[in-house]
Amino acid sequence: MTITQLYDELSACYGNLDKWWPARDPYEVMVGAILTQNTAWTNVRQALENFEGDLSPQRILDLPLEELKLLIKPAGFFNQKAVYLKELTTWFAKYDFDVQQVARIPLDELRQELLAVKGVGPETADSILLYAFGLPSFVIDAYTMRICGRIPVEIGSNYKSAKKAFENSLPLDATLFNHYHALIVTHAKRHCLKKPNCSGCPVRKHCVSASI
DNA sequence: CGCCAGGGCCATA
DNA sequence: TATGGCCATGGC
Repeated sequence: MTITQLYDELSACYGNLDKWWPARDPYEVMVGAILTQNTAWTNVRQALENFEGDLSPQRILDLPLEELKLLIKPAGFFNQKAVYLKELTTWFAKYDFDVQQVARIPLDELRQELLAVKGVGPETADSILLYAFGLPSFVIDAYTMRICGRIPVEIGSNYKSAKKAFENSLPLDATLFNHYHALIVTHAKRHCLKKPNCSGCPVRKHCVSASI
């Protein structure tokens, strides 16, 4: 199955999932992208709620490290994530916490800058580029690899090859990338992970194996 | 009770 | 460059 065909199947099943990343503003997306690393979103939500609506970049910079750890504790890995949030926010400060300034940087260059921040790996970088800054950088995650392995859709076995496969198969459109990744995660949670043997799965007929 | 979630860092070979 | 150990909480 091709990447385009998979999109059509999932899109037909789940419709439009726009505004799927829950956040009040771009900075909250950035924070959420760090907090959700290998962590369930229910935990992330509890951590975000601890800020009680006051989640400004300046506050994260001003907050003593130990207090920040306490606030994000429900999200797990709080010792490292507190440092990561400081690092990412310090990077953001170079652009006056201004998304418009950031979005003017060439995409490849911007991605390299993000990857240079401690705590920001490929998926986190792409999530920030796409969901915080609205730039067309396709997000690969564990769900993407597993679903494509099952059907199969040929995307290679690592992050770089998978990202390239998606971006070369689709128009370079942030709205499309946003929607596609949302579809993959939604589908994974609703079927590929939850239902044994893919029972009731809309694309079940395409899957070669349910044990991936 | 054990498993694992929308990863990434670091040490090792 | 490619693995493997480690990080930590809450839901189930």
